[in-house]
Amino acid sequence: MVKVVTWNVNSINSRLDRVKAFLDRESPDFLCLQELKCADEKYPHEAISELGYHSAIFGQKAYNGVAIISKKPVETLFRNFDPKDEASRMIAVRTAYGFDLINAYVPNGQSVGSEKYAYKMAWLKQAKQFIQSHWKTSDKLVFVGDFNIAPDDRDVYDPVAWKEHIHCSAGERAALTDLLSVGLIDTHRMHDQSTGVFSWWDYRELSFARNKGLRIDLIYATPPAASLCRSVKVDRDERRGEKPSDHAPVIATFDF
DNA sequence: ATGGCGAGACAATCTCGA
Repeated sequence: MVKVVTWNVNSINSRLDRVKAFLDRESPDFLCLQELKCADEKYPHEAISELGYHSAIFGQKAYNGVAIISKKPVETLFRNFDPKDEASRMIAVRTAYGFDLINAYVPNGQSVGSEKYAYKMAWLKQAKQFIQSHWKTSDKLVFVGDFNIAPDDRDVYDPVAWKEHIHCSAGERAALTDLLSVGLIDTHRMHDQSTGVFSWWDYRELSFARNKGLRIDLIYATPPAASLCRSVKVDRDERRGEKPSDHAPVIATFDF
């Protein structure tokens, strides 16, 4: 059983105690982090390696930054879909289990029609083209991350209020659908068709207590990998207590 | 409609996130 986790930690150094406790508790084979919010030299390599984990990182001062923490060493394949992208948003590795793993922090987009929205849309198009040129649908590929898009209205606590808002707009959903047409399956929806399963809740307005959230942290897989996916769950407990991230980890298991 | 909370940069308030 191989356990793959995606978690937007909202600063690795601010969340280090929680990350260490999570590694101890869940013992994941792969912990994919987004929003490290630190340059490579500020990444807490020692604290992670003391727990027996390797880190493949792509940091950036203050913003963005992604890492893949793993029990077994990985071979880093790529950093970013677009080499001209100044933001550190993607790292891809070859695992020791015969599958490749992409970890991405998709741009937020700010608001529909903004410059950042155009960047988000272009980024998603670039992601599709890059994946298409480097993998086949018949390859074992797992693509996780903070997608900053709620795939459909079941993934939104109030779809009417969020209609055509950022993360839920038809344009973003179409761009996501186009990206997934390379042959990627939402592993959560293989196991659960319900509404009200979320992975992010705003820090404000007691959103978590009221379950006012979005499901934007997603685990996709190509058919040969998806067919080996046995479970997907949100670790809601990680959103509780002192100094949580505003995202909870999403944990998938595979029979690789 | 607005702002609310949290983090980083930097040194009192900014920007940014979702």
